[in-house]
Amino acid sequence: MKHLFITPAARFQPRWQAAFPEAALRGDFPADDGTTRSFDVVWVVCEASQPALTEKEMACIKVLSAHACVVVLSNTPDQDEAMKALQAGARGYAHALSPVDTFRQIATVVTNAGIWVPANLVAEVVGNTWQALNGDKRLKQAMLEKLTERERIVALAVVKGGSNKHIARDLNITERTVKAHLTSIFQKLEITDRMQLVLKLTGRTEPAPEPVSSTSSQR
Amino acid sequence: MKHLFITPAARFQPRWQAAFPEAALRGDFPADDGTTRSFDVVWVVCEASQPALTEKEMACIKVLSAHACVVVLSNTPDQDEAMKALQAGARGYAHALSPVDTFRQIATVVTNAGIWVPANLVAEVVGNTWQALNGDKRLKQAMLEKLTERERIVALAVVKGGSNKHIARDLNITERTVKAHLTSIFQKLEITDRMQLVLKLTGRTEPAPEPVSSTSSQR
DNA sequence: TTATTAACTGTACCTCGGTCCAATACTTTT
DNA sequence: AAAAGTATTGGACCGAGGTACAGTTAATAA
Repeated sequence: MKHLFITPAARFQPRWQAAFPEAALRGDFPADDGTTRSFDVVWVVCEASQPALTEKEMACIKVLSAHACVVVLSNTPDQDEAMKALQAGARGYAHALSPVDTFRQIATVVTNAGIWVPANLVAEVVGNTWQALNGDKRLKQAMLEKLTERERIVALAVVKGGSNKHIARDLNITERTVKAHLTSIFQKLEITDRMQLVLKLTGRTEPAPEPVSSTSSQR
Repeated sequence: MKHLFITPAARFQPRWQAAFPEAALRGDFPADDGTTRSFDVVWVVCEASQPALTEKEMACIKVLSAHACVVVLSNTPDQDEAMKALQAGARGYAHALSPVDTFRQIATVVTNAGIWVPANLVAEVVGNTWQALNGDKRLKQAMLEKLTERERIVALAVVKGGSNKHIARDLNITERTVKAHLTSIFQKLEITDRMQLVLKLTGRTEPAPEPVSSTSSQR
């Protein structure tokens, strides 16, 4: 099992030396020249660039991930960066100062086709995104099902930003009829105007900066 | 390492017997009576209930995950179900008919604090959600940065569904001033009315049912 | 000092959205 | 046959949203 660490500045006595004494070390991202092909796990250390991972770093990770398991280590871990790392193809994301045992665990996990992410981040990421994507979707669906076929069409047209006049043209009916449908829609959904309609159906009840109470957390 | 399999109908000769000959077996979800406390890994087999995981199943998984690593096995794996499983607290999600080696891999991963999800699902899930959450977030940010401080406040108030009058009261200015800010906002963002504002800032340009071309995929 | 910009306000005017008063035609349920 | 729901339309009415034209203050850059 061959390990490679990529870190721009190995200032402090790194812990991974203890975990993988035989690991190779590089100070810069390698070109795609095949010099990294022989490694099984590539550890990439992020030096706290302000906007998390840069485009360039993500591109490098993508290349590396084609031939090895990439694990991103960060000094300032956060959900955003974790998502980026995984999206770029990394199979793991952890704190750069994790204990030695954790490093070995991570190696085991990623080389066995697993994903390693701190448990608290998983809860947040999955919780947030699932709610955002599917939780609202259900509510929307439920609301649309209260409407008649015609009303549904009108409602969706409104949500896309159409004016009454525009919708009338599209459906080959008078503006008056569109208004009638809307009045009915507002009644059924217990709202007062089209504004509330789009807010309800686009699901943005709140910007929700609340981080969601994470469940477990080890490491 | 003690394993427990929960499956409503063990019709076919299950593969996990080969993987873990000493594993225990149950036909139903256990009550929270402590009978499952001694197990390290609990494998839950989903029998293709139509709307993926049910609320009840998710609740059971949540309870189990407090004391053991839960892995959900599905006969019809999909992204939606995977998200639900992880959200409920499962640490793994895989095909019920995975090869024996994979079962052992998964056990290794989850007992080492890893998450196991089929690679192709990871790409889709992470790709989708990251784009949905942060791709738009950037655009929004970019747009808001075009505005002055005051305009930003007004814009966000509008997005929350506030009327001009309401916003005026909140900010202790006249309705006329709110209108002035809005006129400026519309100009800068090249839109015509508040409707387009909320559509732009809530990001829902399209429902985007495109599944995103998944990257790698092993196993 | 002058020019510029952000923030703020006033009056008038027009359009759009939404409601209240109807009414007609068609389909399905009772 | 009667009742109820859906889809359609008309006219009148009013408030909210938006624009055009016009103006004051304060801070900041030139």
